[in-house]
Amino acid sequence: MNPEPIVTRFAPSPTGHLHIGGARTALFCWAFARHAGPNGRFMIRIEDTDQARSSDESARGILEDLAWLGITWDDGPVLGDIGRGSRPVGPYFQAQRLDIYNRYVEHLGRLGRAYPAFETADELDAARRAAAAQKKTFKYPRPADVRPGEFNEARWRRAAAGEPHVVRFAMPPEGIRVHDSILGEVKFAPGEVDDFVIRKADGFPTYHFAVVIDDELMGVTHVLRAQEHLMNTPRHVALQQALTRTDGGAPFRTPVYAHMPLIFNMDGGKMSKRDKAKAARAALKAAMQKDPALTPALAAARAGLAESAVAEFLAGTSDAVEFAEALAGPFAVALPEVEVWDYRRSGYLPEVITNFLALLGWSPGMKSPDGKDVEKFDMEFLARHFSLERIGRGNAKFDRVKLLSFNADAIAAMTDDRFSERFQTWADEHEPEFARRWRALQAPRRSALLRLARPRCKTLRDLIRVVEFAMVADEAVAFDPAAVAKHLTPPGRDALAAFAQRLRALGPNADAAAIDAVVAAVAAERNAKLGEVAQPVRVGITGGTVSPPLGETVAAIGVASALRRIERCLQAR
RNA sequence: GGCCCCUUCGUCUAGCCCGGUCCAGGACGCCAGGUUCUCAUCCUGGUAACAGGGGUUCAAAUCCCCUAGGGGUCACCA
Repeated sequence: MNPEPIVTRFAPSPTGHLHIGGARTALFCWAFARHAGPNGRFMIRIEDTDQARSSDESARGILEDLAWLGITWDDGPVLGDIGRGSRPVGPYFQAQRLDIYNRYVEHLGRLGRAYPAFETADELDAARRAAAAQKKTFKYPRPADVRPGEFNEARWRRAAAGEPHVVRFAMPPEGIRVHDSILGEVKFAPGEVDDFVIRKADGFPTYHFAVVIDDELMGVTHVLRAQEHLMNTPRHVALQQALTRTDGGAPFRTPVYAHMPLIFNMDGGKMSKRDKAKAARAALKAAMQKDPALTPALAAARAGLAESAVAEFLAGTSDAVEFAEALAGPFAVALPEVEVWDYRRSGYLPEVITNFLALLGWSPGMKSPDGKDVEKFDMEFLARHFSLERIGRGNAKFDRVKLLSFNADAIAAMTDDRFSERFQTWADEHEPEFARRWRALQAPRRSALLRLARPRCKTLRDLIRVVEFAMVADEAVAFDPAAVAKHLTPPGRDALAAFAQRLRALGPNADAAAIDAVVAAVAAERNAKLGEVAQPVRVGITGGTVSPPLGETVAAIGVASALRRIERCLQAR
């Protein structure tokens, strides 16, 4: 006898990128199915019943992000080599399943559990506003001629005649109990839920209807979703209790529900795209404050935007993400990441994202031999140990600083070769211009840079900043005026010249240790601290005060190159 | 506002179901010190919580009740 199959699903609506919270939902659905081994299946369904907002492009983007995270699906849309071997329960785009939904709408109509309603959206709006004015909650009043259990011929005839209408479900008179694996039993009193719409005027099903039909027909056994869906669940359960299958008459089953806690920003607000606008606005305002010459018009020109757009953006009447993105580059604003794509672009590793996400609302509850909590693990570990019982009930705040620390740890734990591969793959996708120059470097030089950059990288993107000094031409090094003023004082210049002289004597292939010895020797002969030599040299070679240890820095660009830079620096003044 | 859910360090959490081993453990952060030519890494130490109030009990973070606070949701969006 085969054990009961376990089927979970992630059902995004393709109206944008994959949100980081959605990724967690998908991850938990995936982990639960994988935990069941060969018995478990994880499915993707695209909920594109909102005609106005859905797009194939965003469906594709979401699937790509899931694949990037390592969340693979057994059933669902095919993307490259992912998602083959589907069971015959598709199609997986709801827009392609309209005939199925219509069959069930008619079915419910005949049972007297669904009826056409003819109020216009405007009428309902007005009724809602009136209710709000009296501080009452609007509930759709069931029309007097509607009697649950009786087919309403008059209404269906009007509908068939082409009169614009929606179809509503007649809620049962009794209350609804929802059994939730995380929250326990949740009760909803009779009359709490009104007769909701199951088919819109455009002929598309609503979310509530499509989800219930599809989950049944696709054999979904466990529904893991965010807690914001909890209040929808009585509708779904009522629908399940009213429906029987048209292929054989079996009653619909109610899946196991598990409503997961929500994820918020550190400030307690929702993680939303608007955060990007807020960050960009704050940064721009700060920049204008610091530099009175910076006008909205100037900022607009620098960002390639219309002046009016920038004005609106600054005034807060527009939160357009495109504006935030356009401003981020020229004004060096780090926009907060809220979608998986943002984290990808910022240089986070997928296995770190999933590890961190798994810790938001779940924990393995295990100690390692040294008594510390187990909190670093891979997807295989997650799949092996995941369970609904260990999902918490309280909401979590997303601490980007901790994520960054995890990412840095993962980079530190890699081999140099692996780091190199991961960086190149990332750069090819996100910084192709840099990637081209990086590949053009000679292999030994590249690996030298990689080695010294790695402990200084928390993200893959960080590498670009750390090795910047080595990527500019000798004659293009920009000397930071503040650094020059501080370190290229007369004694500093003198030390720099002395260093150059000894460096030249070392020959072109000197290694880091030999170069460090030169720094020490120059310091010793003038009775100076190491820093009094090292910093002027650092400025002369990199243009700034920050770089990896001098020996390695010089070795990474080569002695000849270092000498040219020093010479140019000394001549400049 | 109605309904529903939640509540351990600043943050993520362990412990709670099966009361004593918890003057509450780990991680990130923060602080201090060490290593050090800058930056980063690294090492050592420290900081900091059972929301409040009532019960029950020899004993409560753990069980019960109340209060407060936070969140979700009230669409022809999903």
